[in-house]
Amino acid sequence: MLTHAEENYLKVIYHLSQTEDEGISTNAIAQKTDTKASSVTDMIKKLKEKNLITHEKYQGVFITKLGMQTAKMIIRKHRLWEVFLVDKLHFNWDEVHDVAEELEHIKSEKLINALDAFLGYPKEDPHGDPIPNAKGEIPYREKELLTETKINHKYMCVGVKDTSSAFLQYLDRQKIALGSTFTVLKHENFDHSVTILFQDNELTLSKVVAHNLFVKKI
Amino acid sequence: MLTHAEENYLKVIYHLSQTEDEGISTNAIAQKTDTKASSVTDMIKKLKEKNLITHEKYQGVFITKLGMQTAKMIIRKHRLWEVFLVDKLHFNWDEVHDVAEELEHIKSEKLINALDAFLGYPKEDPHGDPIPNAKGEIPYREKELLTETKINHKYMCVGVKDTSSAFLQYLDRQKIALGSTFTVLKHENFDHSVTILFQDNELTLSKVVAHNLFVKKI
DNA sequence: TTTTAATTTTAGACAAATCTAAAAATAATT
DNA sequence: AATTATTTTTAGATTTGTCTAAAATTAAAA
Repeated sequence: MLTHAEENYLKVIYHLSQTEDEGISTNAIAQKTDTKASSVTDMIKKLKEKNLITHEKYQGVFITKLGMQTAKMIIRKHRLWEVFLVDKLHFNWDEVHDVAEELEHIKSEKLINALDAFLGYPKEDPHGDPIPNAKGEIPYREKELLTETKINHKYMCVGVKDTSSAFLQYLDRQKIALGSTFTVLKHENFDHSVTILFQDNELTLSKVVAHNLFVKKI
Repeated sequence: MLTHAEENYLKVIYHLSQTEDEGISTNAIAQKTDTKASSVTDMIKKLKEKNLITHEKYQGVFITKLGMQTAKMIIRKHRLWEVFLVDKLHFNWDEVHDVAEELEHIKSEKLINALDAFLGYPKEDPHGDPIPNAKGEIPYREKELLTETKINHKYMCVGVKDTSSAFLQYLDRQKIALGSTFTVLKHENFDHSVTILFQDNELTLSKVVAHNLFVKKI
């Protein structure tokens, strides 16, 4: 049985492992968990003891099969609770993260599987992130960043990379939501902004925005 | 902001205060929280510091107005989550307690009020216990123990005093649920068992059972 | 009412999760 | 390659919540 702290560290290590082939550094973990490197070193010992990660002194951390499976179950809970908050309790997509961060630690397999069924086995959370199923399988979805699209093609918005309130509220103001469709008109070389035709209006999105928006060709 | 442990102690003190006019003893709290008296003494200092209880050395604990209000908000959360688990996720009434014990500590007023609305502002949890509203007001309901009923009168089952799985499953086996109606036929002087006419059958309930069943004359 | 019993508190210890400051190891730079 | 800088670990401390054992207080009984 893992503590809340152990679960939080494991989740961070899992996410860092997604885009990192070498060992995850103590500092990288400290930065994501908002703690000091020395605290991370302590926690590494505990997670290693429980066979969730491997680690050699000064060498960085690797997540194990067991660690990945465990992390995916935590992420499953987090994302299902997010769907509950948005679909059933009518939270906005920028309000769900902190509460889900607490709810993800509730320990009951029966609860989470009943919740999954109640929500109709959703494939994605409100930010377009995939929800692992009860076995830990993650539905794969074709997607690319708006910065990497081709002009004059139609795309659908399918996810966000940045899930901060600030970014999500910005999208709300632009009336962009998951499922929105548009045509890419131009990639500006100078500042890497992207101009799209969306709801009969031309809309220019900065590089920062375009680089945090996942889309899919339709 | 209270810790989980502080909330658990406060809830126990609140419940003990309901049937106790004098100060709550350290031992009584220790027994309910499944800890040792010395641990309770430590926690008393913390709750006193936060003005949730009053306490003089060796004299027992009294809950304050603030303590009662705070406790009722925790109980509100516990009971609303129980309703969610039974009504929406189809848990049985004997399966909800432990999960609700975890869920009651989630800190979000918006969440709990949205949940309340989603559930249709229920007045009672699955065991017939009243749910405090957002202001902390508790709907009063007429009720008495089956042991204190009059013969030849009709009653409805409206709550249980004991919420243990064992007792609830016993009631399930007898087909007794909240809302069940019956006529009291006899109070046995010898063993204080109660015989009722329920669904055209005579059913004798032991003193232990009768003393844990809340009913209301209809 | 004095002695015995029970309760409550204090004192000191421990595990979990964190920190700061210093030491050790690795990486980067002349 | 030697020096400097960065990263990581260790050592020791702190807070929270718990414990055991002993001391202090109150309650009960002879």
